[in-house]
Amino acid sequence: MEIINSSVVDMRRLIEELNCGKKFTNELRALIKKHNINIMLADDLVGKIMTSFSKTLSILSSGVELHQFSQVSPREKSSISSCLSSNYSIGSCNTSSLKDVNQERCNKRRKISATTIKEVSTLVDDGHVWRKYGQKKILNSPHPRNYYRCTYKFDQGCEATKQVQKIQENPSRFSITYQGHHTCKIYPSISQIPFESSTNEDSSMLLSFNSNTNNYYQPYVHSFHSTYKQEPTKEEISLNCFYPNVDQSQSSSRSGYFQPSDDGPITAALSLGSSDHRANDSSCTTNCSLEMEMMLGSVDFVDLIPFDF
DNA sequence: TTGATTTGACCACA
DNA sequence: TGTGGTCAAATCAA
Repeated sequence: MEIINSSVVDMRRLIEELNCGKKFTNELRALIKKHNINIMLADDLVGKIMTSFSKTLSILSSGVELHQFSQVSPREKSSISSCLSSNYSIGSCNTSSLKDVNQERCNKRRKISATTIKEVSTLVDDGHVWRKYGQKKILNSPHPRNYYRCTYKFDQGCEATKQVQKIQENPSRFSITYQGHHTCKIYPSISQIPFESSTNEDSSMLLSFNSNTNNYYQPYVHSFHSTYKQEPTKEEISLNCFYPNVDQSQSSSRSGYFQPSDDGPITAALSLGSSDHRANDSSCTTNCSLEMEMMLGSVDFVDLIPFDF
C-alpha cells in the first residue's frame, strides 16, 4: 500500500513539473514574440513543445486517477507503481530484454481506465475514428468480438479502445464496450493556436473547434489562463465565429454556454444549427475558430476538455 | 502506393 | 491450461 501512495505522490509531482514546463515555455514564446526573433521557426518549435506537454498531461490526468486507482486489483496497482517508479512512458520501450518488453505489453494490455457499456441497434458514427485491430471468437457466443483502437493511438497516444459484439439474445443489437478516454485531438496550425494570456485584463480567448456530422462544435483542448470577476455559473456567453478561408466579414455571432462542473474541468459548447449555411460548407468543417467574449467569472481557467454531446 | 482490415500467433491472467 | 486482449504480417481496397 505504501508503494501505491508514493506513486500517487510521484504522479502529482510529475504533473506539477510538467505544468511548470508549460509555464516556462509560454514565457519563452512571449519573449520570442516580443523580440520578433526567428518567429516562424521558434514559434513552431515552441508549439511542438506545448503540444507535447499538453498530451503528456492529458494522458497522465486521464490515465491514472485516484478514484480509478482505488478500483484496480492489487496486481495492477503493483504494476502501475513499478511503471511510475521506473520512469515509464508511453511510446518508449526498453528493449534490454524480452521479459521487459513483455512486461510493458502486460501493463498496456490490462486496462485500468473507465469502462462504459452501451447497447445499440445500429452501428452509427460515434464521433471518433476507430481502427480495427482484432477479432476474436468468444466462448459460448456465436458472434465474434471485434476490437477497435483509436486511430490516433500512435500519433497522439490516445489509449481509447472499444469492443463491439452482437448480443446473443438479440443479434440485431450490438453491445459496445468503451475503455479509456479519448485524449486525441485534431491539431490546428500553429498560427491558430492561441497564446496563453499572461495578463488578467485579456478577457477574450481563442478556441479551435472540430465539427462532427451533427453541426456541433467541440472544444479542443487549449491551455489558457485568465481571471474573471465573478464566480462562474451556467451563463450565456457571446461567441464570435471565424472561419478559415472565409472572408472575416462573414464571421457570425452565436450564443453558447460554458458549464463548470463541481470540481472538474470547465466545458463549453456551441451549436451552429442546421440553418447556418456555413455549417454545411465542407471548406470550413474543421478547425473553425471561436473568439469567446466572456464577461464572467473569477476562476482561473486552466484547461478545456472535449465536450461529449 | 497507402491506409485499413483480417487473422494466426503470442502473452498474461484466472 | 483455457480464454480473452493485443500484436503484426499478410491481404485487401481505394
